[in-house]
Amino acid sequence: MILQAAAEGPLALSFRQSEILDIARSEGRVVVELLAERFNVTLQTIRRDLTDLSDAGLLDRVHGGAVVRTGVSNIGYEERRRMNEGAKAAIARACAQAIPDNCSMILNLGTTTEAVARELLHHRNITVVTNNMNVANILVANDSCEIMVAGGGLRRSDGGLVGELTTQFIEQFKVDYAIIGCSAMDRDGDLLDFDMAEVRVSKAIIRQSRTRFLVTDGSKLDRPAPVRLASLSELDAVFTDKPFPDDLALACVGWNTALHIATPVAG
Amino acid sequence: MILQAAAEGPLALSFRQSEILDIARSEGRVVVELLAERFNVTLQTIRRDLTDLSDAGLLDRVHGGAVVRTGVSNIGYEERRRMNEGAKAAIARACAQAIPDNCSMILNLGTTTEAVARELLHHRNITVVTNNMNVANILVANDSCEIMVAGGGLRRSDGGLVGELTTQFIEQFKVDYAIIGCSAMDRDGDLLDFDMAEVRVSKAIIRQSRTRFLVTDGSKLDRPAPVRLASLSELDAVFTDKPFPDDLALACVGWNTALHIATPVAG
DNA sequence: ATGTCAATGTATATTTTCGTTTATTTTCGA
DNA sequence: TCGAAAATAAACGAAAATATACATTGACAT
Repeated sequence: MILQAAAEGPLALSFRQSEILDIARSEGRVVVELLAERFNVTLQTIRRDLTDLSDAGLLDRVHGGAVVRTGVSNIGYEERRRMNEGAKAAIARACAQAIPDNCSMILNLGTTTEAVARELLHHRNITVVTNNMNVANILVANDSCEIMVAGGGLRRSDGGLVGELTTQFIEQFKVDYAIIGCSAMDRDGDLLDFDMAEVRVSKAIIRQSRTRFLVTDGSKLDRPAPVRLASLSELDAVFTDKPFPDDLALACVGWNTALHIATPVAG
Repeated sequence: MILQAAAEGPLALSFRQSEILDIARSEGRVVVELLAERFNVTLQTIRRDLTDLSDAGLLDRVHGGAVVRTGVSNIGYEERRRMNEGAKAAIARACAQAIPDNCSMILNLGTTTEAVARELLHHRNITVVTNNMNVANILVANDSCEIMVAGGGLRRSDGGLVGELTTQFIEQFKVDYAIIGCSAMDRDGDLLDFDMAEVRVSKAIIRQSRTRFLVTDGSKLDRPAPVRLASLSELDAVFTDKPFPDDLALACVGWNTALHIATPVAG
């Protein structure tokens, strides 16, 4: 899901320009002089970059620098996407390795499931059902993957499709694997999320699949979120980057929930 | 929505090219010089690879390297979109002007309906249902627009969602306006298309709406296409860029189908 | 063998980028 | 309102990156 301003324009940004955009999004604003210093180029070059980005509708130019355009973009999502990138890729790789060719699966919302989608680009003959527009966009690059997009209301913040209709749509499938992400997890092994409508969809996804995988990074543990999605006991395997606390790991053994710790590799 | 180049043949990537693609996808970007070093070939060879990948719509070329494509479209699709761009924008503008704020509508597939979506960016408090991923991507920029994406199988060539499930999804709505595009139209005023599954969806869209608009440019007239979608007689208005032939125009009067001819303006 | 064709290297022409210099505009204090 | 300093825009040239043209190589079918 590309959440870009309406303006048309070739958004072939140079390396430096897209990095400037990243900085702007994480800091809220950028200063010409600091950027020039950081990239070791002249002030003019930075000014040209900022002018281009502003023309492309990605930044708003101000005297001395630029600020992120108010309104359209979703900083929260971008930030979340970048968080823990290496760990997410490792988790995703481990999960994708557990999934064979020639099968069907459902992926739900979350940046970690998007990372899984990227790792599924070379799987052959798979069917992927998803309520995540970004997952669909990623998997378009895999010719050997049939993509079913779940219908529903589009949530701007993250390209998610949620609501009653989405749930109904999911209920028409029965797939081999569910690949689930969640916003938070507590010590009892309960998966938590923020949005009730989204949780209803995720619950349906779990119901409609034979094998259930959770992908989550360590930062989710012990974070609060109001809506309970499921329990680890209902799942077949968890892919994460940091070992669970002993009591939870032990509980997983009791639940027969496999625990896979993936470690990011350099390169 | 990233779309594969379907038209230009089964683009066969070399071993090296697909590896470059992998690197680009996992790193976000590639640098000509580093690739040349890694593969032990000259800079020119890498440049040729990147050009090929860019032509195939898989990467975006930038000075010094390439980045993963972030845009909403691929080459073949882009080309089609540019076709008749001025006329389409004019048609779309006329259509959008006929649509008030505070209403609901369904948009189907086609580049002309996407143009309409662009013209709807400043409408307030509207609900748009669509089976066109590109329409959804465009309207994300309008905060005052609720977007419902119809579920279904994703067609790579144009980001269309089609199939039985899509039809079912559409049938759960009843909206004020249908905005329909079609691939071809014959002299009798029959709207035609190529894909049966797509036509079933479009028929449902017409059924589930109170007022029906067709948006089409003059090039569609007298072109052949196998599947009949509807007749002009079922519609309330047509927005196009060239006057209809006299007999068809007269027939429209009989059917009480309003005919709006939009002329592109400079600027 | 040998002619064809695609892939790659090499040489040259073209384009893009970016620093420098010189206007022009904006900001801000008096 | 004015003027000075800062920021920006515009113009140009050198260097880097790229595209084009052509030669070479090697695989492969005949």
